[in-house]
Amino acid sequence: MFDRINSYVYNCTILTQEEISFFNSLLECKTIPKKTILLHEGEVCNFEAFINKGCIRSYYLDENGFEVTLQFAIEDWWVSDIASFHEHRPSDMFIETLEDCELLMLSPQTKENLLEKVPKLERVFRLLVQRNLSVLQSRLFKTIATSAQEKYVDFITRYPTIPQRVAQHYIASYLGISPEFLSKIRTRMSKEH
Amino acid sequence: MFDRINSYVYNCTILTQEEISFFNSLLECKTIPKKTILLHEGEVCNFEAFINKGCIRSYYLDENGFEVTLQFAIEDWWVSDIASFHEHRPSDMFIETLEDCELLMLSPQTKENLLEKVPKLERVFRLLVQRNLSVLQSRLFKTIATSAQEKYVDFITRYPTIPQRVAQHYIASYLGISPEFLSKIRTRMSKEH
DNA sequence: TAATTTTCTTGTCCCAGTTCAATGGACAAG
DNA sequence: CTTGTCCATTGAACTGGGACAAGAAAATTA
Repeated sequence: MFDRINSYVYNCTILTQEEISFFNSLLECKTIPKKTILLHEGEVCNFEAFINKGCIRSYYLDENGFEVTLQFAIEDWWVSDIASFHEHRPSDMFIETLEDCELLMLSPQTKENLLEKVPKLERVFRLLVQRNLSVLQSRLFKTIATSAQEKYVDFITRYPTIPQRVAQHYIASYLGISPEFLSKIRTRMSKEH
Repeated sequence: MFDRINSYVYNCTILTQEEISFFNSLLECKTIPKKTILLHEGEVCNFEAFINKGCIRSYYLDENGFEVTLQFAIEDWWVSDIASFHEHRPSDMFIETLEDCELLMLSPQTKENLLEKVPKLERVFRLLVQRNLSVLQSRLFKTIATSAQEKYVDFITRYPTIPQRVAQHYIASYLGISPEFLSKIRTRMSKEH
């Protein structure tokens, strides 16, 4: 149950056996069916969820119903709207399961409690946010500076298991292109080889 | 000298007089002429700089020499490559002064020392990264989902003082459009009113 | 002040990517 | 087995924004 998350934490900091047990005891494990919306735009996000099993995406929706996928998350990833979670502000994104999921969840109060008792975990969460930031920076750069095909190749190289798990139009919405055009890119690429 | 930064910190947490003095004593104040590159791609970023006076931009450069401006920063903002700074990794961005600047700078060792002695400042820096993340998320969304004109209007609304201080082609490179097209948008908008 | 460099504008042409169909699978439900 | 729903594909017509070139204006420098 806690193997994945404990080995994740172990990569960032080293805890004693008691600290690990305490940490694990605060996590709430939830099983959630696919196509469930975990967070609606306008709600305050009250969880940080570690994915033990399953696949989730977060996305924005503009006034015309156009979706932009911010992130896909699979096993060993965290999902949350960090700003909403920490500042108790209404979120402007949606978070939705794409597969049946098993999640380990942390509420704001529990997290505060946890960090107070086990300050070494500060580092884990700081690294998490920093990596998020740095991934997002390079993604913004690529979104602006490269062609749709380059972005697609970059995506399947960086996240090779995701395309097998999620519908293609979600990937298009992650790349910022229309589903039709992604389809054209794919046929073009398969002809080239 | 320390008025700006102290009032910045005061918005996030409250320090004692001694803590403030200690904090200030660790900051290295530097005066830097305009058009100076503070960080080159490939270097490890060894500073977090608070801008007391002046204007700075950070940007990426692709293999064809195409620039994407990641951020403009003016008084009361911090500038750094956070990932490079914390993980001592070579950076993939440039940071450059656009005006003569007065900066308060922190090195990685000093920051560590500081956070150890004044843990309350953890909060200040965590909020900084979180806000960065959340601004970047909404920028990515707009980059993908809105037209060049909308992005421009959004930019001048959100950062009304920046256009008066930086060259227009830098703004184009922030918006992810060509300088010529930005110029066309501007003439189009001025004709409309 | 003039000279030089940098930045901004304007016009023309062009292409990557969109929009809007129409078609055909794959799957689930009755 | 059939019907409906959701997706991926394909094609035709269209458009936002890019590339290039040439000139005007502004900012630096001498």
